[in-house]
Amino acid sequence: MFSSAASLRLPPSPKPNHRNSQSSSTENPIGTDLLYSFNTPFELKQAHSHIIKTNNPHSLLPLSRVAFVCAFSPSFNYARQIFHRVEKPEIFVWNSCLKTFAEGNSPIDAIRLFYRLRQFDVQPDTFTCSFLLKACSLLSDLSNGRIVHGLVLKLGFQSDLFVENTVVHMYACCGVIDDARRLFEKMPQRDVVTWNIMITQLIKLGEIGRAYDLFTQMPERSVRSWTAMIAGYVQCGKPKEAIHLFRQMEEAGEKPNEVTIVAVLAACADLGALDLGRRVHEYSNRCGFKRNVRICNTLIDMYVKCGCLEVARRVFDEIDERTVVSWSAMIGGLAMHGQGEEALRLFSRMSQIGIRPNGVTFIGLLHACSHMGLVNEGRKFFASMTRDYGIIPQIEHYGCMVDLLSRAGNLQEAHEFIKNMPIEPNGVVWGALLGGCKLHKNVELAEEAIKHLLKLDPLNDGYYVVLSNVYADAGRWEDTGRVRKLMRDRGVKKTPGWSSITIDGVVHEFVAGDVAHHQAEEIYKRWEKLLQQMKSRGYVPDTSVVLLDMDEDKKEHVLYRHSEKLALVFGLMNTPPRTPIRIMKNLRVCEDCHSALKLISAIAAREIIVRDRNRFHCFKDGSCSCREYCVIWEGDQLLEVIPQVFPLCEISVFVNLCGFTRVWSGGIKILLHLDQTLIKPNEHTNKPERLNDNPLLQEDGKKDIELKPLIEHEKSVK
DNA sequence: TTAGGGTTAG
Repeated sequence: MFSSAASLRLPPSPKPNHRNSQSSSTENPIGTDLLYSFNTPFELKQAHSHIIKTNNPHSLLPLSRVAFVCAFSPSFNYARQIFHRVEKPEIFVWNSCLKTFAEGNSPIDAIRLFYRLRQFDVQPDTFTCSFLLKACSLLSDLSNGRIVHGLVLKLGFQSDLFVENTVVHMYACCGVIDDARRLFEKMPQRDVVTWNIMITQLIKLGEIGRAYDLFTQMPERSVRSWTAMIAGYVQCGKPKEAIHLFRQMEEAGEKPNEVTIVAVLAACADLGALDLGRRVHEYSNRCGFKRNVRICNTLIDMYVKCGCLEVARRVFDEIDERTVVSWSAMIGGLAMHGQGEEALRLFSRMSQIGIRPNGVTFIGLLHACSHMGLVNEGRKFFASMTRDYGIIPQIEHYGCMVDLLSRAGNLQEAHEFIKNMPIEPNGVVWGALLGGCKLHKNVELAEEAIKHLLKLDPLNDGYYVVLSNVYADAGRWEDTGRVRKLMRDRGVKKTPGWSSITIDGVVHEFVAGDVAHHQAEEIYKRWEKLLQQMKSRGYVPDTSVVLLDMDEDKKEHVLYRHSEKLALVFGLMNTPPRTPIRIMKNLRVCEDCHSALKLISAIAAREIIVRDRNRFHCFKDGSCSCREYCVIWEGDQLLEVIPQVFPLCEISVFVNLCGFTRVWSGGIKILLHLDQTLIKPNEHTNKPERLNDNPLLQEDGKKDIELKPLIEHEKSVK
């Protein structure tokens, strides 16, 4: 059952013990390097004979290596002879060897060595048991864990709190939490570590409620107890509870450490709580944690998710030694904010300096390609991750690829891709295809995607809503009604949408048609004024996003009360002019709100940053950073799909030219659809040329509008 | 020489 020393990983050579060594380098002519280099029993004997000949102390031998070489070779007794000559007890040396294995990356060798020791009647002590139990925990090796526990009882070590805690930990890690709990209940004495072990393991099993029950019962709490509980809430998707507990921790006078900071920042990232995130950042700097790379990585994520991409970039730039996590967080953040080109540039830099990407890096890259419509580039990255880096694509990578292909309109290819996946597609994968079908109006494939999605999650309201949208787009109102009936029959409720905005540290949450807010009346009045301005600049409400069966006027009324519009108006009323407005939404921003927010960003001269369920939208000067696809239609025929990677055009042009279409965007390249009208910018003058008559243009008298690239526009503003 | 908490994807 034992493998040979050659086939096992050697523990690292310990550093020379100069304190015990009585000889200086001049007194030790053979040098320690030679002594430390033995890997076989023969080489060990050579080194040992040197020790004897030169009359050097035995302590010069790296004893854990002696133990290792002898333990897995026939020379076990020889090791014992050597150990008898050193001052420390023999078991100490074996324990060092066990520790190296258990704490290193070969816990299985700790178990093997244990059996070898048993064969030779070496008497274990409490340390031996602790190291072995640790190895069993790492391996989730319950049968050996029980054997060691039996030994603990036999040797009477159960009164040793260190050992007993490790036994509890072992049972919990091996998946028998109830055994751990029984032992915990029976323990005559427990300390804060015992409680922390139970709490942490319950959290790992997703039993956050039971963990919190124990937390409330603790006789005393350490910073680790608080941190474990805060991090636990973040891990199980309860960031509000995490923040609440953090405040309680502060009130209790407990000082957060680096790990607490990471957990709280992660909660701020999830909540989009920028104010608190900033305060925690300042606190972290005051504590001297500025160089902690894990904190910096979480800060990048927090600022990205709170819509402050520039601050995130500053944190990234200031890190001394960036890890792959720092690069991945920044690349993913740039992609999420629509800065795909910069994300790819950063990846080049990362590769140039020799940082090896991981699976998460590729998720960011694929997102970047997806939002820029770089289909070939994305395909190359997907192939490269396995070929060049040996990273096996996970379900998330497949989801990104389907999203990339579907968004770009390659729906059949996306479908084939799903059918050929080596792993079972999940809701994200089919959902990506469904999203593409909605964008490109493919009812047939949408129905195929829905068939799978409803099998996976029959109560997910989002799927029904999208299908209903697809039918509505195709004018299939009977089918839309059928979907609504299906939802009713199955008891599927549409998740209520909400949007929130934080002003002076207070979070204001709005639902559609909200009348509960204390400023509701003023908000609606202000909206009416804004609506007039919007309409005068070409805004036409897109009532097709309202799936309810009602007349157009009522649909408009519903549209005007969408939660993100209310949050935005509230923000305009309560923040200084020209300052950015940040909004969070639990669902995707609807197409009408997207158009409206673009327009309002220009009218009110505000930057509006919206974090929705999927990504960020930064509305500025009438455009959005998400750069939707420009879908070109001629009559009913889809001509081309162009991702918006081209210079954006000046806002006044866009508001007037594009405010009437449902598929328009802030960018333009070759053709733009406008109520059956095709417009082509002249190749030389960049002036729009109409390919057929457009009554709206005539009404506006904007026949000679120039399509100025936004970049030039910005220069002229400066 | 022994026990407990941390970052990027969703």
